[in-house]
Amino acid sequence: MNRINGWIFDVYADEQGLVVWVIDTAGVAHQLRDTVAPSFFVFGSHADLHAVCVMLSAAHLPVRLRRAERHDLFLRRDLTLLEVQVLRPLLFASIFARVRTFRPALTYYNADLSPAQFYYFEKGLFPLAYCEIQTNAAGWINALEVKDSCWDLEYRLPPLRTMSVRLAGQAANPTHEFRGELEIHTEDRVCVLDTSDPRELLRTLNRLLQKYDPDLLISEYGDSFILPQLIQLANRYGMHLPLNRDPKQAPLSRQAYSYASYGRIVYRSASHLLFGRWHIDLHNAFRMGDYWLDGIFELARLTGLNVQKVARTSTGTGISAIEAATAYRRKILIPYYKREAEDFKSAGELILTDKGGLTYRPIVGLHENVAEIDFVSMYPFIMAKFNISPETINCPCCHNSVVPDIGYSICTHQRGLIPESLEPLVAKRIRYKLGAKELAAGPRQEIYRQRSQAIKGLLVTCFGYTGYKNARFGKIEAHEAITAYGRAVLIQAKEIVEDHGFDVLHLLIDSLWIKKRNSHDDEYPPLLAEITEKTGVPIALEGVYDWVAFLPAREHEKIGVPNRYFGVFRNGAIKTRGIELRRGDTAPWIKAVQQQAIDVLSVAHTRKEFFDQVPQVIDLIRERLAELRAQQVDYHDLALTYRLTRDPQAYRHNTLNAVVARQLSQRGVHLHPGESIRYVITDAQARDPHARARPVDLMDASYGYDVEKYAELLLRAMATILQPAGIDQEQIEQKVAQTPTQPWVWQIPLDWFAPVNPCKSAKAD
DNA sequence: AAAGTACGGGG
DNA sequence: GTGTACGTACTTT
Repeated sequence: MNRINGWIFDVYADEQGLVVWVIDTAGVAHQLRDTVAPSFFVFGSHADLHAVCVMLSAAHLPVRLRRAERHDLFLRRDLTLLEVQVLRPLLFASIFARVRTFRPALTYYNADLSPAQFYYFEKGLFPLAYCEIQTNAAGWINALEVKDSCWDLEYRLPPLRTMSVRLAGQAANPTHEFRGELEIHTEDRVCVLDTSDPRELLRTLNRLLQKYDPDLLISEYGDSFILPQLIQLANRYGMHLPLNRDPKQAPLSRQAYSYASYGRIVYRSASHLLFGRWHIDLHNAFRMGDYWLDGIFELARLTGLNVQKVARTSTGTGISAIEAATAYRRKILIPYYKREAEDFKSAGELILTDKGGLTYRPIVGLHENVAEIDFVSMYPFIMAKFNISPETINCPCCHNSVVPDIGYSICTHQRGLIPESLEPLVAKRIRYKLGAKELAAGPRQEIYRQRSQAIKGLLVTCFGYTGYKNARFGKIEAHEAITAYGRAVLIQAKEIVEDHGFDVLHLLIDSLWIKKRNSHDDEYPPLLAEITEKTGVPIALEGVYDWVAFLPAREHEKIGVPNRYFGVFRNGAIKTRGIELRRGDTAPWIKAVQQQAIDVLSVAHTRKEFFDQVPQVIDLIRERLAELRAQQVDYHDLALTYRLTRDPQAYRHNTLNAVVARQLSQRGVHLHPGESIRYVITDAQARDPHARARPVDLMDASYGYDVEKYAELLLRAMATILQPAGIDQEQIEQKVAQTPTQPWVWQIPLDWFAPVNPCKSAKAD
């Protein structure tokens, strides 16, 4: 008998049951065995269920069939169903598929969970859990004790050996390129392998894998390019390539696909998962809040999804898995797919309920001494506090019409599935945030930040998921109730701050920007405490701005645009939203100059000082434009990045994007919706559309860039920044043309607090 | 003028 | 395997 103390590394099904990889405290990987017999459930007429039983028995499949009683959340009652227990976990998906093909119209439950998930549920386990394990001589697990909790802030992780693989000397997507050298990093050295000699390449790689036996293979474009290339080469030359640690398995590849998410198309390249070893592609990892391994490990522990999977899927899948785990624990049926229609609503109700988050247009202009106050995790907090869940909204037992505006009722008898899943997550995130504040800046704090970001991703999608028609536990009425509470809470906060004499300059879903003449920073803590107390939802001070500029719409200088502003806090920190430098489609050089301009303005503490800085910004623009005109700017810094929303041939207009996408297509680069392109504008006015822009990957320094086009883009970005000073693009151009900037009088905008008859102009030196 | 196309958020 | 909705900015036709 063997004892192993270590961390659960990977779990998957194979012919003999389950493979459980454990890494012990010395860093040694153990391939252990166990098994699980998961069940799915079928609901339907007696005759249909009988037919399913007959079919399964006749096929001699390894199943155990029985009658079971389980609760359906949406029907709100216990059902009598057929339980199909699959004795060999590897066959779970195929046996389910067979039944579903046989009787597609029946209702299925617990059918789309993986064997690993069932195993984790049954054993109270999760990925990377620390355990004490006893096995027999053949590696079968006899006893397993979990010595870890996924709710702990402090936990140890296994010592991991890491190897990374990338193509030498380039950051661009290699499907846009056609050759390269392979760079392999291990802990103590870097190998550069020439791809022109595939046999030697494979031999060396083979040796490195054997010698270092990495737990984690980190790649750049390994999913889309490097791993498929290597596997293809190994097949062509009939050579062995031990990418997997489990010698019986071939790497699991998954087709590339495009899907819509966050209102845009995302391209997921093919993925290559390994067995007994993790492969994570830096460029194919889903990282909502810019976290990396520490965030991914936290997600794996919390969601119960394996590391390689959680690294690649959206947080929606993660929150869905957490909800499924809660349901499993409570013996609630987990719907196979969502088929709930919205409850009937009259037209009038639709208008009321469909409003979403509350937004006011900001009061345009440059404002001094503005406080920004934000509700903390507003929607998740509302869901947890007010017990909002698909089964608690308009439940049959309660008629309290408590939801503001829309009058839905919420169950007071039973804790909802979503609140129950959410509450510990909200609490853990707060503990991480508080913990990070107490820690000194350093690696530990960075780990806390990443984990907190990862949980934030779960919380944000949890709200969105309630309104998503295909979510397992989604229900649009729950979504509406959340936003209705959100609006009520925000309005309440607005009234409270106004009672204290503040003006609300801007208001956006869970944030308010407020100011009062001669307000003092000491006023905010009691104000926040009062709002928190009266609304029941915690609110915090994001900061007090020395100045903040709310920008108008381009077409109407008096009409503000939500979430388009820039400002400087008391501590000197700059915050910008919606302006060019925040956008992914702005050239890096334009972003950099806009940032420099804001840096120049950020030394100002008042409106007056802001205006005083304007001539310096003009000087900056003049210098940068001179560099541009002298063709001194590196073309990489002028590259525009765009995400394609359709196939290159499907574009109807000759936009630069379409032109570039087709150029790449002609060069054999197959682009899909959701993939990005990068290009430089070479001659925007050219007759021949193809001469207008050039993909960065097909560019070199011999191609010039379109000076006037980039000058125009720069001036536009600068006009955004100087608009609050009352200066438009034309004035900027005029001033830039004069050297040096001469004393200058222009009409500055009125102060929000200014008397009716203000002085009309100011002089800046 | 109308239609087509893309971005935002988080830090 | 997959969060929605929508306002804004800009280009092409």
